[in-house]
Amino acid sequence: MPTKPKILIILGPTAVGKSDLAVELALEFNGEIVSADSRQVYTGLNIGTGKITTEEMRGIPHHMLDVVDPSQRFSVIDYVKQAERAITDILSRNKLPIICGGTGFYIQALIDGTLFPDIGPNPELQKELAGKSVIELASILKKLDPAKLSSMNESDSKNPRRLIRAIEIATALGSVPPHTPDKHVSLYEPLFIGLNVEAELLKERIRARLLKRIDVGMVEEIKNLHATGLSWERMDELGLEYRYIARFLQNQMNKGDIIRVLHTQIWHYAKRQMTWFKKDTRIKWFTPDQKQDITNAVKTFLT
RNA sequence: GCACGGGUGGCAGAGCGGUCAAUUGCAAUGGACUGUAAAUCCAUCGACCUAUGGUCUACGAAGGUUCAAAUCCUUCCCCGUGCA
Repeated sequence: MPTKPKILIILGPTAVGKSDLAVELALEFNGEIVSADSRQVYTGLNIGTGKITTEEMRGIPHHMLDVVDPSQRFSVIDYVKQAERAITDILSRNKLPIICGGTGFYIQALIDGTLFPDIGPNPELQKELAGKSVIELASILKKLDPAKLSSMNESDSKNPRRLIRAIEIATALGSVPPHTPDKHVSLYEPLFIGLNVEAELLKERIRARLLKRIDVGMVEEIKNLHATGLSWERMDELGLEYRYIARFLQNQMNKGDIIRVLHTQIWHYAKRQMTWFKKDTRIKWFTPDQKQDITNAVKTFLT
């Protein structure tokens, strides 16, 4: 049985300093970086997503950045497909793939080889279901696949988006296939390195980074994106800086509120990221000042 | 000084005699997540308890009316606006 290739994963909440660490490790261990960020895949979303600059890359190749136009929809499936291709390519050159990012869902799907039902979005059906209440959606799903509905937890069964997706799959397949973790095909041997700092410090970092982004022209970036055709609606979907600055540019929000609101929204996001990561016991957690410990952990892992 | 309007839980802001520990939004805290994931959604949110119920403390302060007050009356304190 061939051994699985080793792969390094750097994850953690937004603004902890993952990118820097990834570059340093890449330099030290002959690696290349594969981003795992659901917003950095889009071209033109630079300042607002905190995308690494060419200079900051220090010569290390980065993959999964700028792979789609922001007007297009991108999904986990797209991500996994393309990221796998990048990883194969990196491995073929005998380099270490380093996954770096904060989108837990993408990382999990990629590393654990989650199998998704091969059912794409059904725009007509989505349109038809769009205005329906949670109650209505639930009863539609109940007719199609009662088992699925009763297996959904309190939160999902009240979540229109999840309900619609289930209906979408059930409409195509007759029912929604249950999750079968044992069917997952993990292609790699992963080392998960989690980077985090204490809450108050993370809040400070988020604020400082936000102010800096505004300073270097984030509002301009967003203005230009709209000028070149990216709709306000799409920006709203993109979330955080794109959502709230778009609202500001549409005069739905005061300048004075923007920092305050965005700061707490980004903080909420960081917390959501952490509730995702907390569940994964494979992650070894470090603070950014534990560089030496991290290096040692990677060394051990690679030998 | 006079005349109005107002003082409600961390904030904003409903309620205007009983069903009010007090609608709602925000914040806070915890959580969910298998093709939108920076998205979307859920729960808790005065204190204490022998906890699908009970006790206590709460709606600027102090009194009063009432079986019953955040809700009515009186006085006081504070804030906003108008007239002096």
